[in-house]
Amino acid sequence: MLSIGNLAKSTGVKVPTIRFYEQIGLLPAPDRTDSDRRVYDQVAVRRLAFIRHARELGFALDAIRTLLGLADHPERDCAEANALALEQLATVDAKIAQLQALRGELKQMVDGGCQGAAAECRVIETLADHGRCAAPHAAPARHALA
Amino acid sequence: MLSIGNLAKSTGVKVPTIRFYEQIGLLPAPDRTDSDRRVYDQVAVRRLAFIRHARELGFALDAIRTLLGLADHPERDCAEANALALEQLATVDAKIAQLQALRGELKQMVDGGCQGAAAECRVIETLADHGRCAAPHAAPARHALA
DNA sequence: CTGCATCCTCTAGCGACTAGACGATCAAGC
DNA sequence: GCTTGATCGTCTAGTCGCTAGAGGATGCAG
Repeated sequence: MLSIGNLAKSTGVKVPTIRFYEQIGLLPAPDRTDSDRRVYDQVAVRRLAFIRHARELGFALDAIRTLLGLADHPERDCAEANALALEQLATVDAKIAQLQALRGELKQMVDGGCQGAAAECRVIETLADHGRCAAPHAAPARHALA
Repeated sequence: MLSIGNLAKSTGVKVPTIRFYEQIGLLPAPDRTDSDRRVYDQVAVRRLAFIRHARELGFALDAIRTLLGLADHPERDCAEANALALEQLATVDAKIAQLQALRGELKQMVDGGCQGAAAECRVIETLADHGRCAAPHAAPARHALA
């Protein structure tokens, strides 16, 4: 039996995040002590570890909800889990490709060098004039970059 | 002289996004017609193209604000622009490395195959048991994935 | 018994938009 | 001149996955 703080420690998920997961229904509301504190068992630890691992792999919370549903009902068909994983793989692949294209242009920009006044700054020039780009690049997907 | 819709068409930036950029001070408030419609000139087109290009390269709006400031004052030192570009390159590199590690584990998971019941689903098993991971992986940076 | 860590709930904020409601205005066709 | 539909205006609220902070109650160690 663990307090929320100890659950946090043993899973590496922060306390407010655990409460947030409970709020959105990813984690079931746990039992409480007389003084209203949450008390967790080992089942909760496993469930939260599952969530954390899936998040590390980049699954969206909605996808995780589905995966948890499947994990909870082992008699169901796992085709959906497979589909989600494949989709996630495709997303990651696309993002890597995107970022590599980006990296190429950034590198070129930085390598152009730039000393002294901004008037002759290669970085600023490059940004101002998309026509100079070696290759066309689309906008990265939303949230693909910090 | 362009309406906001035509500015949007000629830069590829959506109308609400243009208004948003004006609201946060990235674009100056343009002149208006008698009926309060925004009117843009070629300077606005160039400025918005600059912003769009920088966004495509993954620069944050705050960084873009700085870059625009430098572009507006060509007599200033461009060291800051260079630093921002280098920082951005490092960020992209880190993200690529992160995603490739992720991809590896996802691939392994998907290749494990998975037919029939969720009870024997390799995807779900893998998620449930982090200990099986070939390599350790940290959580991706916030917003690194959709 | 006195601190201080931890817990509780609640609201608001982040980045970079996007969506929708609601009303005014414009341009084109009849 | 009139109608119709696209475009424009403002405003608020929603997205995602948390994170931060206020303000108060409880638990535990010295």
